[in-house]
Formats: sequence, C-alpha cells, structure tokens
Amino acid sequence: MGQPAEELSFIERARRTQIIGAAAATIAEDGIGQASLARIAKRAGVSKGVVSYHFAGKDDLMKQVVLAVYEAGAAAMTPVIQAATTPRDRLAAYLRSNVAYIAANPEALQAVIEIVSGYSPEGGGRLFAPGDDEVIADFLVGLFREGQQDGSFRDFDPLVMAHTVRGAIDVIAPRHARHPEIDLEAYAEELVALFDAATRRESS
Amino acid sequence: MGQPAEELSFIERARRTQIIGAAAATIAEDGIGQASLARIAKRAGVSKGVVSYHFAGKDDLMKQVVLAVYEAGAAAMTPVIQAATTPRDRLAAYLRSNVAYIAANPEALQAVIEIVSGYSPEGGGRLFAPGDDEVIADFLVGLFREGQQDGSFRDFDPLVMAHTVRGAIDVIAPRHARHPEIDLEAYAEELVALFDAATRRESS
DNA sequence: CTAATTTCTGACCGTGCGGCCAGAAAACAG
DNA sequence: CTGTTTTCTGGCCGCACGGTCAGAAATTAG
Repeated sequence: MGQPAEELSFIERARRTQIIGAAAATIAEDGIGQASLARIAKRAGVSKGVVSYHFAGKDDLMKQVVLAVYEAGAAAMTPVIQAATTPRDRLAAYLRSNVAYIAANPEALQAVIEIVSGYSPEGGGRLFAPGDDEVIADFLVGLFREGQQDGSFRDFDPLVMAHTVRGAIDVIAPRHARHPEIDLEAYAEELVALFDAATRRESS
Repeated sequence: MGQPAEELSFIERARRTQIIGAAAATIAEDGIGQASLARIAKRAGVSKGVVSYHFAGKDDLMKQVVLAVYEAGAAAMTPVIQAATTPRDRLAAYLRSNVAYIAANPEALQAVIEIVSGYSPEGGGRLFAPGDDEVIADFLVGLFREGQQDGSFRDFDPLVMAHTVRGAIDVIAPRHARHPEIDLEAYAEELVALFDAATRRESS
C-alpha cells in the first residue's frame, strides 16, 4: 500500500515534470483562477487529454505541484542547514537558503502560495489537512527549542516565532513577483539580522 | 468623477453590507474556489439577480469585500495607535490592535487573504495593482524611519521590517481558522516582544 | 386611490470548465 | 516483420459558472 511497487516509465516521469512545470508557470503568471487544464496543456504543448492521462485529475495535479516544489526546496536547503552547527547559525542558514531558493525559483513559489491559499478541490473542503503546514513549522520549533535549552536563544514561544519566520519568508515570493528589482541577497541578510536580534538572549 | 454625488438609499446600503458579509463568510468557510455568486446569494437568502443588481459584477464584489474589511480594520486600529506616543509604543499598539481585530473578525480576514492572494479577475491580470499593498506597508515604513531617527530603533531596512511585520500578522488568520483554540491575546504579546527585540537598539 | 420608481425573482443565455473516450500514433517486445 | 502495450489526439459530454432580462412585487410619491 502507499506507493505501488511498479516504477514509472521514462516518458511518464518526463511528462509529469513537464506538466507540473507548465502548471506552475501558468499559475504564477495568470493566477490560479485562470489556470485551467486547457491552458496548462497548451503551455506544455500537449493536448488536454495528456494531463488527464498522467494525473488523476486537477486536484491531483495541484497537489503534485506543491509537493514537487516543497521537496525540491527541502533538498536544496537541508544540506546547507545541516552544515551549520549552532542553533543560531542553523537559523541563519535556514533563512539564507530559503530566500536563495525563492530567488532561484520565483515562479514555483508563487504558484505554491496561490494553490495552498486559494485552491479548493472539487468537492469542497481543502487540499491539505489542517496539520500539513505544521510539519513545516515543526523543524523551526525544534530548532528554537534546542537553542533555548543550550542558552543561545531567549525565552519566547517557539511556535509563534516559527510562524513569524514562515510569514516573513512567504511574503517574499509575491513581493518579488511585483518588484523583480529587489536584491534578495540583501533581503536575506536583513532577515538574518532581524531574527538574530529577535531570538538573541537579552544581554541584560 | 470619483464618487457620484447621489447618496445610496437605505435599502441599497443594507443590501450591500449584507451581501458583502455573505460573500466573506462563504469565502472563509468554503474557499474562494467555491464562492460562486449563486452560493453567496443563497447564503444571503436572496436571489442571484440581487447581487448583480447591487454590484457591477463579481470582480466589483470581491473588491468591495476587501475594501470593507480594510477600512473597518483601519477604523478600529487608528485611534489605538495614535494614542501611543513613542515609536516603540506605536509599534506595540499596531500589533496588539491588529491581532485584536483579527480575533474579532476571523472570517473577514481569512476572506480577504483568499481574495488578495487567490482571486483572478475576469479578463486575467490581478485585482489590485502592484502598488496597492505598498500603501499598507508605508505606514510601518514611516513609523520605523521615525524611530530610527530619534534613536529608539536600530539600523535596519524599514521596508524589510515592514513586510516581516505584515507577514507575521497575515499568517495568523489562516492559522486561527484551523486552530481556534489559540489564545490570540498571548500571541499578540509574543509578537510585541518579538518585534521589540528585533527593532531595539543594540545595548552595545 | 393611482402612478412612478425601486427592488427583486426565476428562468434563461453563452461560455468554459473538468473529465472522458474511441481510435490514431508511437514505442516496444518477440 | 507482427502483435502488444503505452502514449497521445481531438472531439464530445454534462455541468456550473457569471451575467442578463422581462416581468412581478414592493416601495414611494402625489
């Protein structure tokens, strides 16, 4: 159960990534409201039926887009973060690598934000369960707890701080889409300084 | 030009606020994707034609929802903020009053977020121009500049700080929708402490 | 009261949607 | 090569959408 044992064929993989990319690009450019299967297929240069052939439906496609971007982000960030040793450095590495990922894939991130906050699946309800976003915050919560125990962070609510960090990062993609001239490297350094000050133990 | 001189009738005002409220409730509950004119009208207990009679179209209605919530928020927050004298206190008042407004109108705020980040008007494009969100950030930018000049804030990029504050606040409504048990008053105090530490001049 | 105006209903368009499928085309296996 | 499986096309279906309208109902004015 879970994953079927059979591997995906070469073509299957290629088409899926191609269509996922086209979906992300369409959403980022024209908005989730304009991202119909027809438009996505057209941008991918294939007929509409191909999308239905490779994905179970639109809900499935939207989920795969989010998953692909999330996994690629995790893959890009994890090694950078794990290279840092202290909680303080890991927080900085988290911020820098996350902003760098946004800078490298602005469309993908914009698309994810639109899907997560604006897409409602066929039968109503939400695409992701109420606990799914907590998974992302959990890593930060753990990081903050660790830093508080070893005394490098002051005494704050780790959950509030985690959500604030996420909010600070999630706000970047839409802003960058409207103002591409922003220097995201400098932006990342500002965030590092900001959250360094926000978490640092008070120098009584 | 601008506003037509003629006043709105009593019924007109009542219906408009009623429909705006129904739209916000529908969006907050079922998602923007499920918020059709038919469903909004049904929740308001009127026929679909009434919506078209009182609003120029769906785009107009969405805009009015955002505008109404924004204006009500400004009206609730402004006096509280202006009562504070120092930049530091004004920042705290901003955070507290904004969180309090979210706590009092969680549906409305959730609806606004979904519209702003997920609604695409009829002909493509975006509902709000690329500069519209800057207006909201501008107040904070001015506040930070002021505090930096009088020496109560450290030397950070006011724009980055402003967007981080906005991100911290905007993240609350969706989170509160999924976890209504959160104590938003405590949350606000955490944010006050967080941004107080983030903006405070380093005690060398 | 009647007449004029505002407000509302419910049915009705045209459109584009997501999904489906029969058969063509391509890739593959023997 | 032939037969089989995978992949793709283009058109079709039913549906729900946003928007419109003629006429009914309610409100207001004289």
